[in-house]
Amino acid sequence: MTEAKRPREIRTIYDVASRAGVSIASVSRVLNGQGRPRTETRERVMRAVRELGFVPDGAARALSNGLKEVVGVVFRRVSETPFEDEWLLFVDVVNRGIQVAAHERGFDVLVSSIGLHDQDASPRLVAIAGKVDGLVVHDRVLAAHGMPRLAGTVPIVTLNSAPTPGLMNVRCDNGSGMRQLVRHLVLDHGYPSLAYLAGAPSPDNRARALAFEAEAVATGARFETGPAWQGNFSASGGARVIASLLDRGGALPRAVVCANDQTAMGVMQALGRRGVDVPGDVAVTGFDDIPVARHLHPALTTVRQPLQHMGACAFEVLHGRIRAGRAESDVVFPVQLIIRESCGCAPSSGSERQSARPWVPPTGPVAH
Amino acid sequence: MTEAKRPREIRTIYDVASRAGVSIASVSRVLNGQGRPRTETRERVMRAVRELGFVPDGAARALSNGLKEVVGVVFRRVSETPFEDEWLLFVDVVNRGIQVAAHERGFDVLVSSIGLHDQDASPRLVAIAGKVDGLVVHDRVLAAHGMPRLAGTVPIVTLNSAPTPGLMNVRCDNGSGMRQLVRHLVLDHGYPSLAYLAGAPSPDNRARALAFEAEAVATGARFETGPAWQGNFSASGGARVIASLLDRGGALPRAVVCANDQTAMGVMQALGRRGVDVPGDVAVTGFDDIPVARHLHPALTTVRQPLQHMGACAFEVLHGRIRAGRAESDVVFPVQLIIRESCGCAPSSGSERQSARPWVPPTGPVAH
DNA sequence: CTGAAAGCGCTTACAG
DNA sequence: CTGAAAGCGCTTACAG
Repeated sequence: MTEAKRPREIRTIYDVASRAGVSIASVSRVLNGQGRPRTETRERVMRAVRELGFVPDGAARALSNGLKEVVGVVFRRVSETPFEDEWLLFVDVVNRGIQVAAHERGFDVLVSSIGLHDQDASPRLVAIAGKVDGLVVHDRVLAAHGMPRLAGTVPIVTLNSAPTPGLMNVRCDNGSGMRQLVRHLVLDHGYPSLAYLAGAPSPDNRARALAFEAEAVATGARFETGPAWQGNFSASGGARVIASLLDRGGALPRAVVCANDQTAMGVMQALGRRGVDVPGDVAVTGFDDIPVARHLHPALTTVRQPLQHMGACAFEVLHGRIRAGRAESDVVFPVQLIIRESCGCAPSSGSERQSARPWVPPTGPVAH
Repeated sequence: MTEAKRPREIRTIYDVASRAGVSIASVSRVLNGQGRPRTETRERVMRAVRELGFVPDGAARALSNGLKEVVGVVFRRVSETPFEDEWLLFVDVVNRGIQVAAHERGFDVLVSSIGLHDQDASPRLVAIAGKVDGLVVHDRVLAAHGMPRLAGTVPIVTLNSAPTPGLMNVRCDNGSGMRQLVRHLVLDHGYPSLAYLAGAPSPDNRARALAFEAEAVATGARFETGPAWQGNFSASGGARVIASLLDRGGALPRAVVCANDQTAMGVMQALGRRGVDVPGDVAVTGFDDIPVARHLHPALTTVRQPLQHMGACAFEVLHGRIRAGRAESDVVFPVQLIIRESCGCAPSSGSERQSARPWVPPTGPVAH
């Protein structure tokens, strides 16, 4: 019943050519800036293009050029209802970085997510592979051993995966961030006991757990880890750990080091509900510095990853591979300790920016 | 230096066909489930596909089928640094809805954002148009008068735009939400004075502003609007309005009704910094119910839009148009008042879910 | 500078 | 059930 006035018909390069009175080759050259078409030719073509509202078909261009100018980004959803969990933010910020970098090179981004409970992401990945020139695959999409096979089909860059021979990976320096955090809690604040509230099994979690233990040992602090402290990177996971610990009448450590910011959010909420003061009774820290971290009460002390830069870098690495077959293998970004209030430091008077150490432009990622 | 073992070569349907000893037509039929290939044929093809790691080229399929199975989603970035503003969330949740719905129909989603200061989004839209079967265009990407021209080139569904003849649009019932909110503040709480802190010029903002005024008049409350109350949908915009008002020594109304949740976040922070108690001195409300709203202190009273459903609906409308040429024109989703604490209501004891009215499955959007 | 023609990798009538 | 062939809409040597 509702009908656009100008019925949308499929305009092709042939329509443009005949309207302009030239060959399709000339139309193509004008549109792509190849060769040196005469001014008159150019103008006639442009006019016809304008009058017809011609948009070249991307599929045909891709088939002819062998380049789609599209990369895929795949990540795993952490909950099926976005209102339940904002872990999303992490991925979204990274993806924004990918998109901006991609646009600068004329690429677009196909974004696809794998359901929380989808066992095998391969079919989806394969389906997408046909529509793109390359793939950025986030953490926890596919088991590590599934990657090489796929990488034989389409160029792939992984994000926050374990470095694998033959695969390209972009990640942050988890170890350094965690060490700074533990030293701040133990040496600056003098807290005698810590716990690491783990995230879901993943390379990031493993690296953070390892660094936590090593630095706790090095600083001489008592520390707890293990099944009782197993979260899943979500707020509700963190809250659950605290709740069941208190239900069992367990004693809390002086500081809870969370695997990520989302977990810390849940922990702070659970502690608050039980009347435990943060940071007076128990200090809490996160990891990532997602945008909401500064808005929590108390504001969250955490480790900032340059998420947007990491996304942009992942695209650039992929692009290098697509265009030139280049293949760097492992890019590591520096992180920055962001001291706010949840560790026990005093609230800053001015903006949070000034209370934290000034942002130091990354010395540049390190390729191994 | 790093090289995948199996060098990634371009495998085509011809490679599969010759390896399986059949024609390319048979390969295609097996892969697409057309016709009734003999079991043996099917097995030989599948084996060859597996052995070669064959992935059909999407561009070639699209060209042949006249269907890319890709839709584009375009939105405008609100800040260039995601750490500065989380308005992103709004768009991201909607986009998630689009993606999930798209996957169910075998479509993928090309996500693209327009820079904060990009004057004319048309070139980008045109560029994307060639790579997709249709477009979902968020609010504030393109001036309303620019849409029809584009819609002659590619099927388009707009989100939260003003309904335009010949264009398809999906939005929420801003008027109803705002009226419920104002009635709650004036009739339930008895607040005598309100202000509407506006968002950037847009159909959503206009609809909310209009309903605010109308309902304030109807309930007999004093109210303020105008240039002094002009925000921009961002937290910093909301904070700026409050700061300059207080700097001028202006009196605050009893309740500040914000154009969206982000604005409310900024307002609450600015008020807190000046020692104004929310909701004791001034009540604050939002609009949207983005995920973070429940984590604010006090928890934000707001109007929930079914963002994910709206995204899914936008896709479905678009899909209908792509497949069948169907064209509904304007879909309106119901909204739900979410009463938390920032309006002055008592904090709930249990989970927020129970304090708010139970979620009523939408009676279904209304098409006009 | 310009045009005729081949070719990109698929799908699908059309014969057999 | 299967294969040969046309055709989808572009780009780009290759001649002219």
